[in-house]
Amino acid sequence: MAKIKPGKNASKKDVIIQNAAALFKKKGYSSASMRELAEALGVEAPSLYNHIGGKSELLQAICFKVAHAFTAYLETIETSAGTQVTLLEKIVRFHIRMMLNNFDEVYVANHEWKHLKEPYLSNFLIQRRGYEKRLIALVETGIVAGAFKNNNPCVSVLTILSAVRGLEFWQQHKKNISSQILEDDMVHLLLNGIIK
Amino acid sequence: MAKIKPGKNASKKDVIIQNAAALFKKKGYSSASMRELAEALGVEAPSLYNHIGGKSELLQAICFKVAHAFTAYLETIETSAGTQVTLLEKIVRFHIRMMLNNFDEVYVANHEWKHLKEPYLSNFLIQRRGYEKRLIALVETGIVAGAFKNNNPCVSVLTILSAVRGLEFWQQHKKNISSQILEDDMVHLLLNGIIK
DNA sequence: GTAAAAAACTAATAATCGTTAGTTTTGCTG
DNA sequence: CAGCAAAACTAACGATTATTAGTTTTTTAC
Repeated sequence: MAKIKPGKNASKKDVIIQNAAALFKKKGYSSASMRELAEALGVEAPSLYNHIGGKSELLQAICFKVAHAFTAYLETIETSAGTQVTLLEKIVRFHIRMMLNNFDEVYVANHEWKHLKEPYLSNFLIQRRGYEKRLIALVETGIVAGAFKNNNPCVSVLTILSAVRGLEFWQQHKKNISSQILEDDMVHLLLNGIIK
Repeated sequence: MAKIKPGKNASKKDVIIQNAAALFKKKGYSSASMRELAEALGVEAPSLYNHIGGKSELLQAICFKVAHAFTAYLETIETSAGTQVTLLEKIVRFHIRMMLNNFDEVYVANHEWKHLKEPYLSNFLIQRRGYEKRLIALVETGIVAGAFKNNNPCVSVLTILSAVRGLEFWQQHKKNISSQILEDDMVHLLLNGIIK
């Protein structure tokens, strides 16, 4: 027994959460069972409860970890120098890399947040809405500064966020196209639609 | 009893499917129960089985109805005249309108197809992949014709499809922005990133 | 080495699920 | 109004679920 091995910088709980993200991505939160998760970890289901509070806690951990990563990066951007164009490009590139490097967790946060329990659900949505608003504010500033076209900034931001989110379809094309080309082409495509 | 009322052009089965789409969208396929669906229709759960074969059949009907709608439209486009720019614009506008007018079903097809059973799952994915390939071919033709920038056509198509798919976030903003502005701005934003 | 703590196990519970069987009611047709 | 089919109902089954209780094993600390 004692099969759950913590990683270098990961506690046993972190290992469980990471496996949960992979499982939730594959089967969806509701269809994923604690028994399956346990099996992936080489353990019986009740053993998990020595380390976590319950299934819903796993989803909370995943969703808020992702939300925090994006919010934290946005804060460093907001307090850094640069034109709105370079700032927006940095954000887009961060989204793309998060999608490629933390696929399981980002995917789950994007698709399964709906199954969060209150008050976590409301909290998550508020945080998400706040993030969007700060991005929209950045685009508005860029429009006033004459850097961006005078499109509706809400449309611009949601289009960009959606396009980046769609990178989930690229797990299958990954073999055909390098990450660098993908990132550059997508940044180019999105920004040329918005830059004046 | 006899509560399930067919609509003008909708059989009783169609009514059930429509309600199922709304429920699957709200709760996800796995979390949605047949008892909930029955309640929404003012009926007990076993009564549903007089009209449908089972829960999975409902998901199949929704997913393939949506897939067929997109494929059918693409066929009319492929056999119609026009520059690649105008053809692509028509397709984008069709996607946007499908998203706005058939939100429940398109949302479910986009999010819950993973729970299709074989062989429907494989069928759906093949159909979807074929649709993407035909769109990519259209963009490639446009590149050769000098109408589109020489970006990777896969990246362009998947970016466009993803951006349009993100319209699901607009159900909440609908009040603030008219459908027409939304459609025009998004088309403008996406095409200007790709048109030479 | 031995005691204590951590973490695994087995067994079981209560709830919910999709679905089936069998019965009763509804609504149409003559 | 009688008869029949469509469609509703009640009751229940078997499977699966997250989780708890209680016990045993493993690891840690001295």
